[in-house]
Formats: sequence, C-alpha cells, structure tokens
Amino acid sequence: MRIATWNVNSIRSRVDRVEAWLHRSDVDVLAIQETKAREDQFPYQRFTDLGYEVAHHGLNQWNGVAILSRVGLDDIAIGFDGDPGFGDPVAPEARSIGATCGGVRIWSLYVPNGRALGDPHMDYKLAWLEQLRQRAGDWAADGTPLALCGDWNVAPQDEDVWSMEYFVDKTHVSPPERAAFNAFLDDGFVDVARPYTPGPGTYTYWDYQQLAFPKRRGMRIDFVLGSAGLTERVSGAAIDREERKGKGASDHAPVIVGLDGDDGAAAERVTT
DNA sequence: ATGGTCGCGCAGCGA
Repeated sequence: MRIATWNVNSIRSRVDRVEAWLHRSDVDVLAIQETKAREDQFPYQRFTDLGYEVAHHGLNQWNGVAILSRVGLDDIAIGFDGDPGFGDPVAPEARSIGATCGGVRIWSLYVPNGRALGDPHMDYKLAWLEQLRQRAGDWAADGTPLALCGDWNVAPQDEDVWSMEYFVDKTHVSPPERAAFNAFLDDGFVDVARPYTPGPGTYTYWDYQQLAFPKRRGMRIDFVLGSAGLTERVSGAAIDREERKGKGASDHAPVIVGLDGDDGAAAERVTT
C-alpha cells in the first residue's frame, strides 16, 4: 500500500497533472490540500474514471481538502469548521477531512497560515494545531493505524528551510510553531518520511517567486505523521521533486509513503 | 532569457 500527500494549489488548474501523476506513481491513497473548489466545482469524474473514490471538503475558492482512494473510502469525517474555537478569524475554511482507506485512518490537513508573527492568524494556527493534537490522540487510541497527512505550514528543523538567516522573524520556523508541531512527536507520532528523505535540502515547497525552485530555495512543510500502528508498517518514502518542474506545477511536491514492503519510490518520469 | 509567481476571479488579495 502506498499513500501520499500533495498540496495541489487548485485542483481545477492541476487536474491534468494530478491525473498523470496518479497514473505513473501507483498511489493507493492521495491526501490533497488547497483544492480551492466548492463541492460543485470539484472534478470528481476525472478521478472516479481512474478508479479512485473521492471525498472532498470545500466551502469556497480558498483552501479545501480531499482524499482519493482506490482501497476503500469509509467513515468520512469533516473536521473542525463548525467547532467552538475553530472559527477562522476571517471566514470558515475547509481544512480537514478524514476517512478510513484500506484499514488506515487517513486525514488530509491544511494547517492555517499564520501570515506573520503577532498576527491573529498565528494565534488561530497555534490553537488549531493544539486542538488537532488533542483529537489525534483520541483517533489513535484504538490502535487503528493513523496517518496525519498534509501541509503543516511549519518547518520543524533548521535544515527544513533554505536559509535560517532569511527566516529570522518570519513564520514557519518560530519557536511557538515548532513547539506546536513537536508536541505531536512528543505524543508518539512520527515524521515517517524523514528517515527515507534525509536533509538538508529535501524540501517539499518552493515559492513561485524569485526563481526559488531553480535556486533550491525551498522549505519542508508537508509531512505524514504516523501513529505507532502506522509507523511500524512504513517501508519507504520519497519526495517527488520532479513534479515541481515545468509549466503548470503546483508550488508543492508530493510526498509518498510506502507501507508493508512498498519502497515509496517516486516513479521514473520522462522529462523533456 | 540581463528577467523572474501563481490562483482566485476580474480587483486586488493571499500564499
């Protein structure tokens, strides 16, 4: 079994690339973030035609999360939007969806962007992460393998950004954000891709601006955090940096995790 | 190539 997470930055503008990527990557479950689509705008048919079941949670043209699965898609749950304490400071946003796929509990998560240190959105981000952590403990309690997949908008280690000097007084690396992320690790969740994709320089996101990708100015902010029951089954992982290349790429690369002997290796890609 | 972002939706904001 092979799972993956990918912030696609609009499913409508990325559907051809996602479809082609699924074709060559042999992924059983894909957690998608930033679909930027309402329910009526999501291209369900394109993925059902490929043999995937689809669960999508989208409220507007921002954010939005989905899970594609060809190994079953059950017990779909929407996270947070309507819960006390989770009101976005500006507007309700679709940031989490969960489902059980092939016996693994998958969550697709789009952690709020704090925008700036001291901004109310940063308080919201930290509160959101803490609430997620509390729930994740509940979800993992029965021993079902749990994968928290998504764009965490946190670079937990110095090597996860291209320059710590650049990130002085910026978001994603601040102590409170790192503490919020590390609290998951303290609870026993494991960043399962990292041992197979050691840094430095193994990023998952590169800004569209300033030629960040060719200059290798990236960040590692997309993670699969596994419960103990998932982590013991992980047998490989990869970041498909090739997918960031070329016209029409998302600003994020997919992160692939293989289970039960699958090496998770990104598919060979014919480049031109 | 002596510059240099996308995507939303159609102005300007968010990432």
